[in-house]
Amino acid sequence: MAEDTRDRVLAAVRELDYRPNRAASSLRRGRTGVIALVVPDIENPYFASLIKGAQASSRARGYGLVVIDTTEQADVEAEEVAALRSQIDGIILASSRLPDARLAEAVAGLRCVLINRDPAGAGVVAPTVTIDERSGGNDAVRHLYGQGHRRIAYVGGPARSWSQSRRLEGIRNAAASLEGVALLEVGSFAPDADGGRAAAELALADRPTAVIAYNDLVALGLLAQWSERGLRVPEDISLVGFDNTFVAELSSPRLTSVGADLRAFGELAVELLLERIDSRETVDAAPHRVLTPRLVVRDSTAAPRGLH
Amino acid sequence: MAEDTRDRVLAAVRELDYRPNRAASSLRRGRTGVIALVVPDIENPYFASLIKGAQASSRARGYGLVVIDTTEQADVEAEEVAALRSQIDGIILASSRLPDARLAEAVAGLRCVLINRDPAGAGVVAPTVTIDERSGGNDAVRHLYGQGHRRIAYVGGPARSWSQSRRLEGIRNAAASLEGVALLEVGSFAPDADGGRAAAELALADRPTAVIAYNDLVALGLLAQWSERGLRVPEDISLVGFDNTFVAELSSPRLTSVGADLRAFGELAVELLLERIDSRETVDAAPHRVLTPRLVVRDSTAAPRGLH
DNA sequence: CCTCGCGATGTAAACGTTATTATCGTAGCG
DNA sequence: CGCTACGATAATAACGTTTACATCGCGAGG
Repeated sequence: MAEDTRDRVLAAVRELDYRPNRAASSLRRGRTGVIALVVPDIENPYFASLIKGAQASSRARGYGLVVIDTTEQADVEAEEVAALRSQIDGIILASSRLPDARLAEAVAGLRCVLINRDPAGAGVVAPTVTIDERSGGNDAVRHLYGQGHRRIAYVGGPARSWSQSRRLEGIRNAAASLEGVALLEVGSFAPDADGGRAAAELALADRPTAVIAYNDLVALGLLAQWSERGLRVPEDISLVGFDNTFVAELSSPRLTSVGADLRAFGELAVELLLERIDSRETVDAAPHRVLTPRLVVRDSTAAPRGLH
Repeated sequence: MAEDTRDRVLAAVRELDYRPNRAASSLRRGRTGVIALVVPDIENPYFASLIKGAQASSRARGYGLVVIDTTEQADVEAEEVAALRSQIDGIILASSRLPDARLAEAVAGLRCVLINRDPAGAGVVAPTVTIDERSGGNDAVRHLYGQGHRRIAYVGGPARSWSQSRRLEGIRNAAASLEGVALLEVGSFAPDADGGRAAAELALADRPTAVIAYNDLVALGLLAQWSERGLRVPEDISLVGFDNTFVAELSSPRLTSVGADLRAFGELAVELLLERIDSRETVDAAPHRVLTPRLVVRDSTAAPRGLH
């Protein structure tokens, strides 16, 4: 096409304020230019950051992003994915609550990327983005160990949770490989501030000098409850959270937390998905990308009492 | 249509797993079944809750919701609204960052609902949902007054912010109408935790016994900074936040905060918009709905020292 | 027996874009 | 001068749904 013809067309476009009709275009091309991101809870700071990254990335690449909040319900998730099927070019499932079989069924024939989920069991061939939670657990323990802590408690999250089991693994491994560390595992608690409050007593039962919480919200719950009974952090006890969400910056003291860059996490998922979409042929090699979390030391960890 | 014919059709639908193609439907009907919600920042707990409500409501009414994060940039906002124009049936602008003129231009000919914005100046005819911020400010002051506080500081947010000016108005009115209250207004600070930290010193300058913060995040920043210098809340000083977001539950002590039910806020906006959409004719009466905020007393406020 | 009415069934056009194929004009080249 | 090649211009069909209108079959009522 010649230069001046293009210019003439573009001039007309501006002249008439012409905007292509997406519906017609989608109909004809069989592509909608929209991808979906499904999360269990938009309000959760973890997913909020994830969404933020995904949004930025898809926007930059000219795709629309529609975010679905399943309110933690597997049924809603399945339903929404089914409903979206024809309206999107691909879908990202973050921390899917669907059991393997239903997950496989839900995404069958759909271009899809899984976040925080190992599809191996599910018989799904899909790219994956995960965080090396074991490494994170390991880092947390080693950090505390380095400060002199030997009695470390872990306040666990939901028993079935993928992250929970991985984090626990990493923590156990680190504790086992370090000299003289006693690991005190404390039950299973809801992954929110109330869970943390509920765990506050039990976490102290075996007199740890440091506590690792399943996530930042649990850590904040512990902090709040301890503060009421006069326990000071980090003077009396050290505390480490997981996920490194923005709430870690809000507490007093600021929370030491280990987590990956969640925005980058979301961006990566989008990139992987668009890559899949743009390569027309169905690729059978499904890349598994793993992000390494980083321990961010803030003010909630210090040497234990005896070592001051 | 006869009963059994309907059944036969529905049977076939299930048989063939028929799903109508939304693109074709949109093209023919000129309706997409999708509405947009534009917010300045998805990560902000305030908007997160708003989105959650809007999502639930639109889902319940069979509409898709696409959420746009403008990352606080007016240009992005204008751009996105323009791009969405043909793809949606209506749009909700929450806390638009666009100046009146550009706002009017952006939504011209678009079914639109404004959240936290008075369109009077903008020359836009659109339904509005706002919160009675003056009443909120009033409540905060009266609550503190009732506890015995007479020296009350207000840590203000962005000077140009609509909420800021309304909250301040309410606070001033209440302070003026109550016997012996000294209102100490402290500058303009960023509406986040860092803003609060920055304000921590200045807020104490005139020896108030209670502080009202522009919002919960600012309050948490104050709390964190004060805690570092050994100031205790509420023993040494009382603290009230605004918006009543979920972070008010996370702090220690839990934050007394005044705000409306944000989910209901989002739901209401969606309902208003869908009402507009479903009534085909352009209605010229644009309803202005005002939500009344509620003061939620938690643990950050108590009688001042002298009165114990 | 004819007609009326209602529901089932059929036909066709239209929504706006895109992909394909055809046609035309012109400039370049032998 | 004729042929090729290429870009501009035109014409068409197709995507899947919805809306409107026409037709058909059948039972009820005159």
